[in-house]
Amino acid sequence: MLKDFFLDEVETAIENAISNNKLGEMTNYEKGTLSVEKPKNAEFGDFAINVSALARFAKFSPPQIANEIVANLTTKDCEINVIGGFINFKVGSEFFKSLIAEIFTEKENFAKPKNIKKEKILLEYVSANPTGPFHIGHGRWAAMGSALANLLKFYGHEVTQEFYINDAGAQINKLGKSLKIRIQQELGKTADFPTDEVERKNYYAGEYLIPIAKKYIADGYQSQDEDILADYAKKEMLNLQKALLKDFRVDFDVFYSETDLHNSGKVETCVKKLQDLGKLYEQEGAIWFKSSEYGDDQDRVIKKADGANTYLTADIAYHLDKLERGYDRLINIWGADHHGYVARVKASIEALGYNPNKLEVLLGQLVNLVISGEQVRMGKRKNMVTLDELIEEVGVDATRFWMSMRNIDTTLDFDIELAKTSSDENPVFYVQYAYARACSILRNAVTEKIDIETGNKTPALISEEDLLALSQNYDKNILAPIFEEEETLNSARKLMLKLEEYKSLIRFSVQNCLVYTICRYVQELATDFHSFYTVSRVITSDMAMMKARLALVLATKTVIQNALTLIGVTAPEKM
RNA sequence: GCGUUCGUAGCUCAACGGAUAGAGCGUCGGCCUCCGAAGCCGAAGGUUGGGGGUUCGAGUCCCCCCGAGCGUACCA
Repeated sequence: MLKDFFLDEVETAIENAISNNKLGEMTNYEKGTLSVEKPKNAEFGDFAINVSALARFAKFSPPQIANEIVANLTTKDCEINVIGGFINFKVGSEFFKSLIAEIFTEKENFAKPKNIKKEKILLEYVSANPTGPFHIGHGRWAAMGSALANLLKFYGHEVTQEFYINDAGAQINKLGKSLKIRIQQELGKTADFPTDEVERKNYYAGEYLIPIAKKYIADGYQSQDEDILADYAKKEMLNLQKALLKDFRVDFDVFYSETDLHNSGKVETCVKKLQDLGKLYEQEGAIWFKSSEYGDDQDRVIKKADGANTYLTADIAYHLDKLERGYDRLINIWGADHHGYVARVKASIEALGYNPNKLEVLLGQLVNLVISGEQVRMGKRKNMVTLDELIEEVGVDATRFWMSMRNIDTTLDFDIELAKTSSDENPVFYVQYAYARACSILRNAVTEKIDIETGNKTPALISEEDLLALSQNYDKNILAPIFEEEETLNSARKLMLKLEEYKSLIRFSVQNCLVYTICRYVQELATDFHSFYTVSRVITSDMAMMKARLALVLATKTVIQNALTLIGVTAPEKM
């Protein structure tokens, strides 16, 4: 990518200048102190490198250093200027011609790096209890997690998407008890949840169990045994969750059951392992894990006084199992309400002899629903909106985009009304509109015109074959007219630079496990395309110019589509 | 109390330790006989919660306050 290219050029020039003894002392200089950025003012250039950081090595002033480096630069097809300590580069037309060629050749693989060290990554997210429907917070993890998986895979990594089913423990008893009441109600018997608030907390009183109760009866089951009911309910809930995930374009490779983990004996094996390593001790009838030896605030109970394992115990065993399955990296997306667990799980990983840095936990802040301009805090039962209700209301595209568009460590305000509007207030529609507009231009270019009043037909300005050939047999010189028209050149350059930026965007996003950056990018790309469109008439009798601009439209269409695919949003040809 | 994530324009958010802190929405003002005006262009709008410090340079790093969310179980 161009960023790397200019950095290489400058670093080479620095080495040359040093060997010619033109850069002062430079005694402790090491490569890697410089970076490429975007000039604050576009008139300065397209890329900038600030060499001020070299001042302390060279003992020269930044402008002197910059000028000395420029004197040693051999970069072609490029305007270079120095302002203060900044070396600015303005890219020439050949770079752009090659860029469009690259997009046409690579298509959906544009920006995929060629030689990376492939990592085996386990990405765990959502991991909900099978005791109720997903709430909107789960939607955030689902959207972000699947987008991150798409991104890491695109980059060339091997990614397993895993859902840990929390189907063990006291909550499951609650589920069985609750279903029993619903079934009895369906059978016309008098049964209801306790009215006492404290008592009621031992039940799931939500109406979502009613259809499951109906189905249980319709399936011809008789048993009122709470364990059997619990088992039935959790299977049904899980199926509902799986169906919703599919509709939401979230594709898990593995659903890992906590119950299976227990039944397989892996939990006990793990406890024994910790025991053998001397990481456990007994106190007040419980077994404790010395997690404080590994950075945790305090030790944690592994086995309660009643002999039962804690939730943490299973989680430790689960992460050990992940490690034993041979992954290079474990990435978890957890809600911020679980952040206290990070230190303990990492402590367990270290205690078991693995590198705790193999586990990266992305802590996500929660989601607030905004209805009529008012924040409705998640978790307040009466106002809880389920994910399927939200999707039904605003659609998959808008939900996925909104859930992905903010940095994971800021609480997300999900404004339902805004997400529903088809206007400029809604970034999803703004981006999709740009895509549809590009498609429309391409359609019009190959469609004959009929004058409604006279009935006269005007043939299409370009044949479908010729349009196809633009990208399939791309000739660099097709782009030339773009650079010959002063008044539209700026918007076209801006658009092409944004297309080029996709490469550094992908790398940056992968390195930092970010997804919102893609949402931002695709909005910016849409903006640059709209601007280009406004000043540049694409379909025109000037055949050379039309082909040049059509090539840009085609390239833009490709990149918008690629970016939207990563975040799981559709790119509609018409709206 | 302790831990943790935050505090940036009226609102929602950006900004690898680097140039005059940027976008979108909202507000105000322009642009359609022509490819989708669901669009474009422009303007106003800021002491980056406050105070110290480190640095050639701090919204960013460190310390102290103030404010908010989330944790702080032998629950899951």
